[in-house]
Amino acid sequence: MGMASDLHDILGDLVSVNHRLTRVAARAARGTESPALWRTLSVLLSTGPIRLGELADLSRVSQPTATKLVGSLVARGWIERTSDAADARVSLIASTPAGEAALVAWRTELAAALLPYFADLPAADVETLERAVAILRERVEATERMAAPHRPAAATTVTDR
Amino acid sequence: MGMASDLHDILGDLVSVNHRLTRVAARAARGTESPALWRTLSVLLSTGPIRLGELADLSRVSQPTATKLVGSLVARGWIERTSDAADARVSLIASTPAGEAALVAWRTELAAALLPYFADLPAADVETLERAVAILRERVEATERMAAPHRPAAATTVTDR
DNA sequence: ATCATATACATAGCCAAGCTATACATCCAC
DNA sequence: GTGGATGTATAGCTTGGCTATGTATATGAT
Repeated sequence: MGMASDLHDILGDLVSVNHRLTRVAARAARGTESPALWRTLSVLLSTGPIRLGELADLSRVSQPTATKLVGSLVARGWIERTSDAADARVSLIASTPAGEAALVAWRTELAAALLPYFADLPAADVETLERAVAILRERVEATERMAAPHRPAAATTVTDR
Repeated sequence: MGMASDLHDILGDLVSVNHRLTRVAARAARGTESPALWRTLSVLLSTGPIRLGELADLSRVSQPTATKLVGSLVARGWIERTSDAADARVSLIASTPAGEAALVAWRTELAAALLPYFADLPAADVETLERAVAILRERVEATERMAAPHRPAAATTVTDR
């Protein structure tokens, strides 16, 4: 089986192939593009309502970039800001049902567009991809936890972490 | 333990985790950023000298975008254009030794920056990632072949990395 | 209580990377 | 040699990213 390249090389290859796959995906899902918005929305969905600074940290973007993205998402009706009674400087940002629906629709469309390229994958390879995605997600989420060390026990919602 | 999500869902998750990983990588390798340039250079390395239109197709970007990227890379001395005697409209674009060195350096730095996040991965997971990268690369390259159907037998084939 | 500092976000202004539309140059068929 | 096809370049726009800085609120020391 695997010929034990070392992890260092594998990570380099991973990033490289990721960039290329990103382009394939971007072109496959023409018109429906704006990865940054989907990423932001996705973070909001997984965290529940949070303040802007936290969102920036979790999304790994600067605070001003987060401000821009939030503006776009609000304009589309995909998220909402509600003022925080306890601190007038901040507002809590949360996805709306419309936002969640839009995200699901995008993911569906994107996957459908990529499907033809992967349609004839052997079952074993499908399973490998599935496990790899799980591994990567776990690591990425670990770094996000590091990035936002002390989340104030945010509002009512679950915040599964 | 294949949970047997279907391929459609796996692809959606893959793209999603890719976007997040891209942000992690971008922030980990601060300063050294310009993924598009590296992607372009990487394509050139794997194909040998090609004309601009082919490069655009293989990189999955528009022709004007390729023009811009090529300009930047030439300015950095990482690629060279040599005029094609047979067709005055085009020039052949090829990476320079400096470009190849820069690419290797970037990949090294990037992988090093990501390494801490993955340092404690079990060997089995490392192998899973390795195989997943191989699978993805194969599929991505298949789409690239589709994107640029009839390439004139391009010189030396250097391994993509 | 007041004032100073720290915090949270917004604004300004820049740049890169992507796009479409279009112009220009060259090739090829006739 | 002219006319349409082809290959790049240019123009002009949008978005997403950044740093630096401004502004409002909170907080802590006195």
